[in-house]
Amino acid sequence: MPELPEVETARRVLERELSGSRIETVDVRQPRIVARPSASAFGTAVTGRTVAGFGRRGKYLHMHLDGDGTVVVHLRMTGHLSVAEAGAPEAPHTHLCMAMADGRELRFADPRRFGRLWLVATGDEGSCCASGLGLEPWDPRLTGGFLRERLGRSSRAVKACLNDQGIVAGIGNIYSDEILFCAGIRPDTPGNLLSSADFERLAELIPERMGFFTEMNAVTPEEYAEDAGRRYRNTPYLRVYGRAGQPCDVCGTALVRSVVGGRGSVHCPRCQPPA
DNA sequence: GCGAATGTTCGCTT
DNA sequence: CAAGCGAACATTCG
Repeated sequence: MPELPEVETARRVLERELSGSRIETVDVRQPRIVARPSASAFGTAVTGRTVAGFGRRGKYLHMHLDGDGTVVVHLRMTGHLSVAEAGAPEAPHTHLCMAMADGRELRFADPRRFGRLWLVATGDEGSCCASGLGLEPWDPRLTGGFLRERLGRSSRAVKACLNDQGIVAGIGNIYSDEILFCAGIRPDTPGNLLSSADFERLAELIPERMGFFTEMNAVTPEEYAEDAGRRYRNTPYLRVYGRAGQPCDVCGTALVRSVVGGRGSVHCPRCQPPA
């Protein structure tokens, strides 16, 4: 489900709902979703702690605890987090529940069980990503020159580069297609065939599109709770992702699906011409 | 029944 | 040796 905009939506809701709450019990029903430490050590260490606040880096959500310690959550493909009254109906595939002192629960559910949680020392959140995280989309260091340096000497497809969390953190398969559509660049274009103007355009569009989809997905805690964080409100604004075969909303040409970097991709053959 | 799905990591090849 | 690619993970949905 989630790329940076959807993780940011969850972060904002949880910040409002759970900051200052005390965690009374931790119930890990599917031990393998806790990556570090062991599920039992995780439960013991988190029990009794107070939630200090929520942060985010790329697609990783950080739940800061009082004193030292951060619970890091990655939702991968199908994970979702929600807050509910204890005893309220549970989403299928709920793998972890934290009961708060006020009678509510923080729940983590994930049908495919790809999502993971870690408990790390505060400041050590980066250790959850093996290959390291690149710049946030709004980092002032994200310039055309930066992208030329990181993409311009490689024959790797530009879409695979945008999805590389070690270059820019938080872009995934939906938003790389959206960014490249607005940039007029075909997803399979090798980085070393892009022009300086292409890199400048991408450097502007990455923060612009990620910000746009973040704000279009914004919800109240009540709206978020209606579907346990599973429904995204920004999907009506997608211009290419999931729309293969439909007309391009700029030129009317049928959008084309292909596979780039091992991922399904959609582009407009006219607005995004071959390099 | 088959194919594809919002992500990451690992292992093998080039 | 670094970069890049496909497979694996597990389940649902169209």
